[in-house]
Amino acid sequence: MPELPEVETIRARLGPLLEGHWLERVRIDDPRLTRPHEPDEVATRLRGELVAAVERRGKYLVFRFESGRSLLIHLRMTGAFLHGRNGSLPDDSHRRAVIRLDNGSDVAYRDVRRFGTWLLLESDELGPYLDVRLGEEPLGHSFTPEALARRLDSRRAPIKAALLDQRTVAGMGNIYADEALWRARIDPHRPAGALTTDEIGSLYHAVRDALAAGVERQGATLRDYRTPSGDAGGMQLEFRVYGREGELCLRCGTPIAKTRTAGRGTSFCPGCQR
DNA sequence: AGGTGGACCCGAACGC
DNA sequence: TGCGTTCGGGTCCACC
Repeated sequence: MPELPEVETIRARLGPLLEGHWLERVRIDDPRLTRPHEPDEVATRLRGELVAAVERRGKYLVFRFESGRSLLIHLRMTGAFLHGRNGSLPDDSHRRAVIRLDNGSDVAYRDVRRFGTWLLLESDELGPYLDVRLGEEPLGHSFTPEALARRLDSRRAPIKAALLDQRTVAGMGNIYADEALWRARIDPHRPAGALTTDEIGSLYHAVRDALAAGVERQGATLRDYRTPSGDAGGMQLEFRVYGREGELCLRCGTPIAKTRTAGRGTSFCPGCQR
């Protein structure tokens, strides 16, 4: 699933392909993608926009245009971009949209489960939209142990649930949350507000380390995730707990357990995560 | 107020 | 072999 490292990898790859280019033609085939707006209307408004920058905030991709408008993209579970030169893209029954650039190349969007969203925003709408939904960028300067402590203070939800809340740490998802909690040796079921200052310090580093490792490995490919050139990521080979239930903990040898926490599958080590 | 769980999707994995 | 059922995961939203 695209979480921060996967979205960041896609952003880094799309940037050089899109920046400085005009959107010559845009086709959107799935009304779910732009709901409640008409796909054709959105496609028409996108045509002729000049891409100034491709950015990321949490799990959102942001295509910033010279006009000041932005296309805010969320890939949800299975959204992906694929780049092809001059009509070279093979048929794909899951393709939902295609952007033709001024150099003739295509940037296609595919989404098997159709959860992804494209939202075209005016220049003054983007900041407020993101600010109410997202907390600090975990790999940025504003994310500190103190900032994390503030986000967790007096919360009764399990720390796993709190981490999945995008206002706690922007871009965390189920996989990296489990990985970070394992690295910090914290039981995912602990009430978030009950963590000590030391534990929050450990968690702060664990969150950054887990996400940075994911970015370093170009994301994790479990099934659908691919970079715009079609490559798989490598982070799935580095997971310490996610998907390892029944296997032995790399740190203490206890079999990894799996529970349901906050409605999500949660892998953890009952031996050394306290 | 804050937390929890269902809905939205659909392919894969599983069970009979 | 073939069918039906279950699962999963990000976000929103209704409900407690």
